[in-house]
Amino acid sequence: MQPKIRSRNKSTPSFIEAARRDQLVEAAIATIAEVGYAKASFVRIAERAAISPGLISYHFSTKGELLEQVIVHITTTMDRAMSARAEGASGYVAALRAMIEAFVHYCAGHRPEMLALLQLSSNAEDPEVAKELARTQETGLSELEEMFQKGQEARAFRAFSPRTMAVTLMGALEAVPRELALRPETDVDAYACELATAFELAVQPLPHAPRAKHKKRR
Amino acid sequence: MQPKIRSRNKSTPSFIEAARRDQLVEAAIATIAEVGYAKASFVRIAERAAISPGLISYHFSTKGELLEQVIVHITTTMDRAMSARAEGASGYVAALRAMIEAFVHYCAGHRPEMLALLQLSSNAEDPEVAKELARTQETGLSELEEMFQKGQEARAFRAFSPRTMAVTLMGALEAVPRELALRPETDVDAYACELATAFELAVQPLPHAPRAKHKKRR
Amino acid sequence: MQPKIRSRNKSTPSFIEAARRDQLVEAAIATIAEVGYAKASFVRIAERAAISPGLISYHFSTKGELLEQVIVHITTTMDRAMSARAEGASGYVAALRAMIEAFVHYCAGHRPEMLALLQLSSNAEDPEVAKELARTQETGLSELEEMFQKGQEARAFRAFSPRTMAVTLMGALEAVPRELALRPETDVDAYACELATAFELAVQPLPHAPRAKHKKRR
Amino acid sequence: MQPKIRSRNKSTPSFIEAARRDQLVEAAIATIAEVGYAKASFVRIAERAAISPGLISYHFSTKGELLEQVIVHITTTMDRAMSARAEGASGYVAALRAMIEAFVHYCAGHRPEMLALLQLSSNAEDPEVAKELARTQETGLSELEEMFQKGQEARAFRAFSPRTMAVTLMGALEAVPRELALRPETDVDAYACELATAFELAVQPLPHAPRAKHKKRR
DNA sequence: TATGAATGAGGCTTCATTCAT
DNA sequence: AATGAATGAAGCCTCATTCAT
Repeated sequence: MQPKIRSRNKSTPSFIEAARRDQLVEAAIATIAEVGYAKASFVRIAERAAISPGLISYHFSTKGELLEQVIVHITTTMDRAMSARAEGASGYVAALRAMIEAFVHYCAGHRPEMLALLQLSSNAEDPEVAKELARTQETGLSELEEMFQKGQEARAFRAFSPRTMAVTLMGALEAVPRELALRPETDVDAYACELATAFELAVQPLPHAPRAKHKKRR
Repeated sequence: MQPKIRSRNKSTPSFIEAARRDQLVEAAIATIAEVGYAKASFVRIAERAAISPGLISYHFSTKGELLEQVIVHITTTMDRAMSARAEGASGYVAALRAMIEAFVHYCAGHRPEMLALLQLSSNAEDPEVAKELARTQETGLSELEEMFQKGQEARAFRAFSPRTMAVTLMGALEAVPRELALRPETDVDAYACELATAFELAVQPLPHAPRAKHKKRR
Repeated sequence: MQPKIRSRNKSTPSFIEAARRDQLVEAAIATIAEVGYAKASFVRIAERAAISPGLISYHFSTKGELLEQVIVHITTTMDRAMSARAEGASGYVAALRAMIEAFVHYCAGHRPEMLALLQLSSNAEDPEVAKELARTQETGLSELEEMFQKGQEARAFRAFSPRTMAVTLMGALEAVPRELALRPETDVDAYACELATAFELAVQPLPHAPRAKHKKRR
Repeated sequence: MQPKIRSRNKSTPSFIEAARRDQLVEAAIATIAEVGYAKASFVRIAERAAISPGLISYHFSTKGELLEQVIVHITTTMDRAMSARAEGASGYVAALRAMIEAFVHYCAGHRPEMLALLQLSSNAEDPEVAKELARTQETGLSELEEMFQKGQEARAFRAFSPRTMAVTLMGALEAVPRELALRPETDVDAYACELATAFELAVQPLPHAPRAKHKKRR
């Protein structure tokens, strides 16, 4: 254990350092996706990376840090891909559809990453994982919430609790990798389109009579 | 280890035996809900039940069997409660709403159970857990799928892939316990109503112009 | 735990007491023979006897005591059967043959007992087992030794070390149950006759030139 | 646990690895010989080797594998020594004598090994031990059987069942380590000679009158 | 006498992490 | 930077034995 005080007091991580960390993060992702969180031990991750287990501890002070980086890596990569894809959508409804479809296609194209992320989501006993995960999820939820709210202000969406809808959409999105893992032959385009349509309908302004069974709303 | 070959040849477990098993299942649920699956060791579960760890092995031949019973206990109890609540719904739309609201309220009233179930859902490395879980989940999905399909045949729902919608609803439902755990002060009635409304809208027959189906792309 | 001070200070073990002890000894024999010494736990023995595990501790102060009784039971029974069979043999050679054949036939007729005894012979880590076993074996060896020596004095046998021959015969006899277990279809009569013949030849006085490669003898 | 997938992909175990494995095998032998199979736990073996118990699992994936190696080690070493000694024997009778004497002397020179092997022979509940042991024992028996049969064809031995004689000799040989353990002061040369003589006489062709074969009885 | 639930020690194994090289 | 042997804690499970009933 030395990092943090980078190799020979350079503050910039050496190239090899960065490369190793990436390699290890990727090995961790592949391992978790394949054998599950519980069996993703240092030894197994190291085997896949074709290095020794000790080296993981050299580059990451703790297993929690490695897993944290796994989450960061996956979410960062995903965010980048998603924004690229969802860029030029005009209008809130189109943006929502674009986002959903982009996500589904991303899942289809990055199954191991998404499976690993899923595993980690439910195994947040490690404090560092939990923290990073909470941040990530809260960020994601907030963005959705904000999008819904703005859409409502622009009268593109009907009245509903942005938070509730955000949580619901999040849940529906998290079901995607699982379903793709369970039924790999799923028609991805169709799935994406159906999912987007469902939420489009769920948020669309109502024809005339605004339904309002329930009053208390936050 | 003694049971499995139940005491002598009585097939009826003694009263105390049944009580202990229940107690242990409940202790396991509470422990998993509180500290997470990975840290729910026999020692911790036994501590909560105020018995010695060895006693768990006495009543359950394997950790997998205990966890299996946990799942059975939770899903059985939930199914009973849900059917009781969703009884008198007339029509597919009403039934859908009733089911969703019943689920949300059930989650609110049984937070530890639902959290534990959630944990187990994603930690299925144990074969017995995996088996029981697969059964449960596939049953749940199938029921939803069937409900959607029948609703479509009755023209109560628009045309969509029953499987996709089932998976989506399942995902949205699984998000409920998480949200309730994250924000315990959530207005449950409102949440239930909003969620039901969202899916009601998502499945409702379209006014006239049937929305563009899905153009194969890629 | 009470025995030793027999039930209600009678010094004679009650009838039921004796019956239970016998039953338990027999259950222990059958269990050891079937699943092996290492897996012959109280629970398994009790299962076979259709009683509760606690009852074993009630009748035998310790597992060692039970095993000791197992040995006593087996060897006693065997000795009785053997002497009955080997009675009217006239002459040392005939007596040797009778003894060997009787033993082989006894093994064939009491396979579980002999297997259990064999198991115990090699698992003498328990002090009580070890003691009883040592006594039994030393007794057996001494008897053989004495028989050989007397036969030599009567010029019925050639000169050899009685101890060595006794040990050798003992070893050959112990191989019998193992072979019968391994090849249950073995022709027992043939085996008995062959074995007896081998030792008959090994001890017979030599024609004329007594071979004597080695001098030091004790 | 790490090996099994040997370090990276080197198929050659490192020097230190091999040394440790040898050391552990030897510690296991000594421990079994001293306290018996049942009490030869990892903790005790590790104590003798002055390492931590976990390290045994690091070098041997399972206790069964360690014990298997113990058997392999002992039998290999013994076979080597025996063949070296029994080389230049001319004729079947001489070969038999040489083999028996070589065995006795080997036992005398390697008491712990032979005691350990004896212990393992009768405690074959572990599947890996059982497999290795069955192979070893069946091999040994077959070799003896073959030797006897060829000797009979060459008229060097009288007519008898090769299998029975092989089993008998095996039993007599297995008694050797036990006797040496029980009476360490035994005159080994004398024991070896006596044992060899006994079997020499048991297999020798009969003068003229072929002894009565075996009359079916029962 | 008998039951069988309960305990507590001990067994094997896995693992993150350390450290000499 | 890297290795991989080594440790120590923790996990699950089995068992002889005890004890309230």
